[in-house]
Amino acid sequence: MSWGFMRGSAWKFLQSPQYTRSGSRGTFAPPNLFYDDVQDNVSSLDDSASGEEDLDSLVFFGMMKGNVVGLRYYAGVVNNNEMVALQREPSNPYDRNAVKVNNVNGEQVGHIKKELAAALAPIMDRKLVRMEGVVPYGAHNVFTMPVNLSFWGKDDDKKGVLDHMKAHGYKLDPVLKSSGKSFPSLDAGSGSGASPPVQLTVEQLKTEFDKLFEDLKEDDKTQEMEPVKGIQTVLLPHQKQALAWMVSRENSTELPPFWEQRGNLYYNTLTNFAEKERPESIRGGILADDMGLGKTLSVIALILTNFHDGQPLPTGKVRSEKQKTNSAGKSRNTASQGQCSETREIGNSQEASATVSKRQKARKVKYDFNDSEEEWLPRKTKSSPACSLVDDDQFAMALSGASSGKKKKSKTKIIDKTTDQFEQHVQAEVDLKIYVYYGPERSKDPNSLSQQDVVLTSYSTVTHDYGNNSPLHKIKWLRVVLDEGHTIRNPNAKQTKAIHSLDAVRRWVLTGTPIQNSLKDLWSILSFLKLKPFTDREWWHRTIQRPVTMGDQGGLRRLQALVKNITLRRTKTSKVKGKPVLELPERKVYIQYVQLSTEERQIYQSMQSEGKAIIGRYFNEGTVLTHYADVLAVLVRLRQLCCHPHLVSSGSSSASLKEATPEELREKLINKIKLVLNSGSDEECAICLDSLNNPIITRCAHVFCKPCICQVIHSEKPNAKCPLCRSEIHLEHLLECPEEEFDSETVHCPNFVCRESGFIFTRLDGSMPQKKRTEAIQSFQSTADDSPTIMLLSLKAGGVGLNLTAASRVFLMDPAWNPAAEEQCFDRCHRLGQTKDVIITKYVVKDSVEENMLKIQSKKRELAAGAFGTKKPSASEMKEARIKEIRTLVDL
DNA sequence: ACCGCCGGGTGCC
DNA sequence: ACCGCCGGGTGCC
Repeated sequence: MSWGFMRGSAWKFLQSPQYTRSGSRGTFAPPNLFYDDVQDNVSSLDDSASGEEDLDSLVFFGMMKGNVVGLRYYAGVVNNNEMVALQREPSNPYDRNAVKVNNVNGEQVGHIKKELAAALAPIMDRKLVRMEGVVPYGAHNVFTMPVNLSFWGKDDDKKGVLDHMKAHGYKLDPVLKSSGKSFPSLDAGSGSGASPPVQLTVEQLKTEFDKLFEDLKEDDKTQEMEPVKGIQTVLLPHQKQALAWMVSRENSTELPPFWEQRGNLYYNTLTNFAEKERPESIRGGILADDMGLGKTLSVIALILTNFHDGQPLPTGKVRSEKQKTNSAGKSRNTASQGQCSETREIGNSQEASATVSKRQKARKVKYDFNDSEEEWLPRKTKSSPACSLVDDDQFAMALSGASSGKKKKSKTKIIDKTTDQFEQHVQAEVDLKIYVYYGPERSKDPNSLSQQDVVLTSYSTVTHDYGNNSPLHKIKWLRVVLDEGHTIRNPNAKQTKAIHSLDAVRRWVLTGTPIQNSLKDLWSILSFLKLKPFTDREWWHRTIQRPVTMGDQGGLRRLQALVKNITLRRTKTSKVKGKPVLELPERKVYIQYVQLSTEERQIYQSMQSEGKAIIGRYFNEGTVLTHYADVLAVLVRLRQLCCHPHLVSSGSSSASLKEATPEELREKLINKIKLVLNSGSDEECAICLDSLNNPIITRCAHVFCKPCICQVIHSEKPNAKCPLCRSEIHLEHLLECPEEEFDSETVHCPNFVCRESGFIFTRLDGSMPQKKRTEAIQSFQSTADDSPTIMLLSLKAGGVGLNLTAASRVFLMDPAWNPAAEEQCFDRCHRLGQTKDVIITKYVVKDSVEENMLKIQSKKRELAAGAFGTKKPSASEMKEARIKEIRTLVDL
């Protein structure tokens, strides 16, 4: 049944003003079944996810005492010192100023007394104030109870709000009476008593943040567990730990963090909320291991080992002698870590009894089911559970703006990558039923889907289907795993809802970067995990986020306790039993300075002084940013010069182009675009600053993304000019590179010493279709004799998952703006499966824009290290930083 | 609510 | 009495 859907709609119904209107005095009795069901859904995600004001920047206005009235008419109860939420109810038929008071579960407790409500309504409606309440005593009164109200808002609005309240005869007390600090013993189980109200400095806070995920004492997470035999890859110790931890979490019956039993009630120690029903255990969490530590493998092991009810997936006959090693696939290297020698049988005792006689050949089940497949059914449990691995769309995002056909291919590719992992790690004899729920042909039949063991899909598919009779939202999943879960940290409301409303008890988030920008990232994840009461952003904010950002040590301790409870994270440098998680070979980065030849230097100098003059003029006029495209053009040309003078079209060459016949011109331009595309450097489009997407060349011989330049022409018409050289451009003069012309295999690469020297090489860049990319990677990683020994790789090509361990030497021909992009690129070969020391050489042209880029890189590194916890830079600060960067780059 | 408030009943001492 | 006082009805917004 469509349980998830009904939950959602039931909530909407309760929220609607009509309901309240019909529920006149004494008759307000929501159907208990639904009401209970919506309890953990009270986080009206619509409100919280869709552009709500920035809660971080709120300041304290003051406090006052108010009264909650009408208690008799509502079912919501509170305890003394319990937090309550205030919510405007403009549609109340008796008073359009009405302000509802709800308990932590979202159940209405009463209303704010009307005189005060009349004062609050206008400022609440105009979002000048955010109201929070705590009932200090009298929680069990019959008719009315007191409430301590605190007022929060933007600093700019403070005076207005105070004046407004004064005009209504209410004076706010400016002293914050530590409702946020006086939590009793909070860290569930730590018993260390109340924390002294010690304020942390911004610096201390930052340090604590940095350590938050790195410094988890993993004493309780060192237990190892062997996966079932069906996993043919030998797990590394840290993966066995992950497995043990995840299994124990899934089978846990512990109370969730910050909940404790008191008598026959369950108390939340953060909000002082209590209820009879035991809050659901958190049967999942965050696997936040660093990239490359094998999160997906750990989860696959989990799925098979702890499939359902603490039992492994019933498997067919499995082999045990021949083991794959834990190298990352078809690497030409033999596996590292000396695991090849480990041939002892793995598996656990439970597994044997769970073996099932039926063997199935088919590993991937297609869209329709036939009678013979009905035979598989008896194996399934009653609830017909399945597992969904929601994959990310990063590839698609990297290609945004590409034709839809291209996009689709790449997304499927991402899912295929996960499918590949299953194939790689799970024995072929295991009749694991995997279904890829993706594309127009996907089965909309929940029954056939729920007969799968694993369903793979993408975030966008989940979102697209949501509310559209989606089978994904009808199935009660065995577990839902969000791969690269951080990609939904800043989602739109629909995506959040669609993903959060997937129905599963076991809920996992895989991410290498659990917190990237702020604590909000974490909230999004916690909300997905359905950790009460954090599904509602208000409670997260009041109990954790605000105390922490205000420097409250108790808040930080709670945060630490929480993270420790639900997260497992190891970095590449973490140690297991005194040994590093990954004993990767060394990685050395060298910078090789390059001198330009006299001739090149001459060209460079003239172009540099020309560029400096232009940019210098913009500086004087204060119009650097309005001419940003021109500035970038200068920089791009300087960078191109550092690579090779051929890359730059000088003014003279475009002059000569003019004299050519149209046919000659066309040929020259095609040659030129081929040169750019095949140069091996990651050519950027000067408009979007990203890799070239659907590249075209202008008559003035500049290459841009087609959509980018078309937009420029459109917006500047009828006199559009080339963003790089300001010569006239016309839509009908744009030339595309003929498809067959950038067939990579036979490309002549003018930049490298490689073809002439007889090297076999391949290439990978953003302009290549997905199929070519896969071929390139496969041929490169292959151990065959004629396999290429060199890959020309563009900095931005491919996803983070790309495995190029066949390479142990990296030559970076031109530096990237963003050091993280370089690092990521290096990590593609310096990862699990690499056996040799990796030597990286960054070529940097002496006395050039490239050298200055290094300076910017180190600044960016510092910034990235300190970005967390501090406020995000404002637009003007960003501009300021940009301008500074430009100054550094051109030595002005 | 063991209150406040409302409005009808009532009206010397 | 266009008041005061009494006591019953009543009760969020």
